[in-house]
Amino acid sequence: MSGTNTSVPSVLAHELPRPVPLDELAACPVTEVFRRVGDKWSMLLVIVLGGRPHRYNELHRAIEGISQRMLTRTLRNLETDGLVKREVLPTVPPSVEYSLTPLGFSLLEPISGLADWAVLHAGHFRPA
Amino acid sequence: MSGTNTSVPSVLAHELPRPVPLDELAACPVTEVFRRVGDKWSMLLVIVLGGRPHRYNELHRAIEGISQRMLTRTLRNLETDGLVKREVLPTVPPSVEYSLTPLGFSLLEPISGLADWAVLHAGHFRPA
DNA sequence: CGGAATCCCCAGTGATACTG
DNA sequence: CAGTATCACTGGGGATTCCG
Repeated sequence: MSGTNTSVPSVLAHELPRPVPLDELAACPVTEVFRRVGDKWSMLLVIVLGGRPHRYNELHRAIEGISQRMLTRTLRNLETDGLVKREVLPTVPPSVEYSLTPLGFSLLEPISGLADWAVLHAGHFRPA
Repeated sequence: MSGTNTSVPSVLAHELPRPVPLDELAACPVTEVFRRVGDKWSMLLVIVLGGRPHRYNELHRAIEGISQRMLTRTLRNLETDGLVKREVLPTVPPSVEYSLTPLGFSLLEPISGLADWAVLHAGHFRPA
């Protein structure tokens, strides 16, 4: 696997000597990750959960624009990908708490970078 | 505008004292940015252009999975958002060169962070 | 409270063909 | 070479309803 496509890491190190076997780009980890957390809500959810663990309806309220369906779906995806931990607390009215896993927290950092950029250049963007 | 929602910057500074006026989250710059460059190709394009300026077909070949339609569309979007500069060179067969603007380069950094993360944890992810 | 199930729509995306 | 134009599809995503 040393000769296939494991040398993609330097994607951003502006290193494109040759055409780059494109089948590799398709399987490129970057593309992969974007396909997983690049949707409308995932990153936002990670950011919110990065603050503190939240319960279901708490998240629903915190993000507001999101539908129950999408909230659940996104949470499940993130959970499947090992980014979010779902914990059912055996209280009388069942309460569920969602929190970031270590992996989730590690993702929080780069995402934060992006979020910071977003906040910083929010104005410079397109007026319309 | 000092009292409305310009104080969102600390999204990731785990600062959620109160419910957070959610209408603000909807208009949250982070969400905005994700809506713009969070699609399937934008970030990838930024990464590639971050290496060097590319011509149209060069990009088409570099990414491969992308269709002409999407390549053009995405480039136009990025151009509109001021992230990419389109330069027509008056050569006999017309050649067009795409490059990142300063704003585009500034975005490249946080994206790189994400890409690095992607490469790093590509394995830890969900196999299926 | 914390979901699952269902229905439905349309924006994002691809394939193909054509053009200056 | 660097696109534009059409058509068609899929699945992302919302609204609503039902369940333990």
